[in-house]
Amino acid sequence: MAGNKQHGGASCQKCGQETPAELLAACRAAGLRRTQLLESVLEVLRTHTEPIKIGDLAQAKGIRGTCDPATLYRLLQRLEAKGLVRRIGLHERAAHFALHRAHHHDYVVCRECGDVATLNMDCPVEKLETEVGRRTGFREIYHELQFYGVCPQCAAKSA
Amino acid sequence: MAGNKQHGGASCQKCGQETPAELLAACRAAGLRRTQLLESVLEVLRTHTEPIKIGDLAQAKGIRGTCDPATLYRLLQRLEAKGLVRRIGLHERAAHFALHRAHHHDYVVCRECGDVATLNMDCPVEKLETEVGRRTGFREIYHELQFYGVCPQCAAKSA
DNA sequence: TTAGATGCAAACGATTTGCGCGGAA
DNA sequence: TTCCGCGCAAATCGTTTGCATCTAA
Repeated sequence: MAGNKQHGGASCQKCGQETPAELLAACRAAGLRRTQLLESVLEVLRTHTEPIKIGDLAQAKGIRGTCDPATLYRLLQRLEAKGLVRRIGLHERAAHFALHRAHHHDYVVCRECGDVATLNMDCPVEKLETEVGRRTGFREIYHELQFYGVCPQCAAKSA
Repeated sequence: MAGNKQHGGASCQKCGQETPAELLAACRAAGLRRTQLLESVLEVLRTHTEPIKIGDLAQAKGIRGTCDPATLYRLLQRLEAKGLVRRIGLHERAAHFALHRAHHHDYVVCRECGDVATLNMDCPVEKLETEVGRRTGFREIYHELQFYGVCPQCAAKSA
């Protein structure tokens, strides 16, 4: 399952720099109420480099007791609708979520163990978004880029 | 829902050019048995430009009666394991599948109606795969690139 | 003949909805 | 006080597995 193994990519320097107050302010501005759950979810997301799924979020340190998945789901839905959080598909059954940061991230996923590493490199796709919009007529375009492969650990096991 | 609306992108000229015989031969070479279901699934995938989900596949013209989802799932699993088919995540609950063609495709997805269009443009990411492999130690890397936005139809409705 | 495929049914797990209560504004 | 957000329970739905039967090789 999605573990915490490191895969070489240095973690992003810019991540985790947003202050809790800033995030909260953005949520308030979006019309969300200041809830204990909201605060702790924001804090978990803020300090997480990798996208996290609801199941893991529910058990994360800082979330009181075992949080109801349905509630979490609705909160994340709200956050996503407001553009504060991004839902990310990683070929796992459960959707992953991450703060929508100013700087964009791409991911590498191991197709054996499902482990996810965040890539910290210049993304060549960003400039394509306008091009795609022009071609297709789509608006408000963003993108998602994942690399899939076999991580060193799994490659070693197979050998 | 996933509709069949057109979104401007010209459909790929190269797609659908594989002959059924070639595909079947590839499957045989991979050790799969020549089944009626296999043949019809290949044919549906071959003539489909967009990735298709199991539910739709089960009802596609050419598939006899209502095919058992479990059977379809296992078949697609086998095909994916052999590298003949790619599973594609498009932020829908159901996974999508497409033939693994020699030429790579990227997709544009409407986040309102879920409609999917296949992009027919040079993908700038392919050359990055080796770079990512070098950085992370991952092997056998491929990538998946999706653009998300609001399609013209949905944009019109909102306005 | 024999291993691989299929169909049916049931188990699973993530997501989603209904509803009444409690807390933020 | 009012309305939004929460927790609990139940409904959905896609995916997965077990098992007996069938069939391509």
